[in-house]
Amino acid sequence: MPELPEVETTRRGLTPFVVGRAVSRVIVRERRLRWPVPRTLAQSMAQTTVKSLTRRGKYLLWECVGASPGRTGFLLSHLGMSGTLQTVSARTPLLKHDHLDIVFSDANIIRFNDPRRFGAMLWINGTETKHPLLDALGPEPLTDAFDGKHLYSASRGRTVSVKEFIMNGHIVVGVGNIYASEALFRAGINPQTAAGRISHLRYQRLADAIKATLAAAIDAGGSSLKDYFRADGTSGYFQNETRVYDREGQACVVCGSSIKSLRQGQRSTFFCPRCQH
DNA sequence: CGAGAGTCCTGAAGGC
DNA sequence: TGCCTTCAGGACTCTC
Repeated sequence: MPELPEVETTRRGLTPFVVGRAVSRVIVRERRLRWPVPRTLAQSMAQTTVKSLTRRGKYLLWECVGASPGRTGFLLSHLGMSGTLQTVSARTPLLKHDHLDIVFSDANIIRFNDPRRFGAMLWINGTETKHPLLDALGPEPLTDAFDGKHLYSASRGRTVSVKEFIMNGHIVVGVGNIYASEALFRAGINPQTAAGRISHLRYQRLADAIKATLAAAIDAGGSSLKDYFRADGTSGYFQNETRVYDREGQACVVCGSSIKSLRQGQRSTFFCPRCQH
């Protein structure tokens, strides 16, 4: 489920239940995630108050402040491929793959479920969000730091395909498999083109397309926010939004040509061979 | 350094 | 019905 829009939707949905609230305890049922959940995490986060919930790429940063300075730190969470964070109550039955609960003093519980266990729950001690996983990340796509000039200068000499290039979190964060295909369609760029052979002008179009695609998806996620905390949670709003993703053989919405698919870096790509060069 | 493949894991879907 | 293979919205890590 999670690409950047879904992570941002999760952040917005969780914020009223989390920010300014006191954590009474953390229950870890399964440590074997993408990396082992630190044994100290539960103790570090318990008896703190969440001061802010921010996003960096697809990571969520939970700023936790304790009564004494030594207890300050950040929960660093990632949803991986199949993770969800939802509010539940103490009466909510445990489901398979419910790996971790954050129990608040107001009795709300944030529950992490992740069948594939590619997600992460880590802890950063101290008052700064310094972590190896965050160090080399590229700019946020929805900020002014990300533009066509950035893509152009970062891509010179690179032979990797432009689709794999924009999915590289060291180039720009948060562009996942669905929105990579969607943004390239919007920009009219063939996903197989070598990153280093694309002009500055076309990268300006691509940067704009990435921003527009992600912003539209966040808006759509926002509109489904009211559904977010339902028990079944995951209704995919983006199926209605995609123009090429998972539409192999269907007619292109612009020119009517048949949408094609191919494999790039063991991931599926979808594109219109007539609109994208 | 970059490119490409391998890796973690469960579950759903499709072929036979 | 069951068994097998393939694929899934991520991204780090290793090898060359």
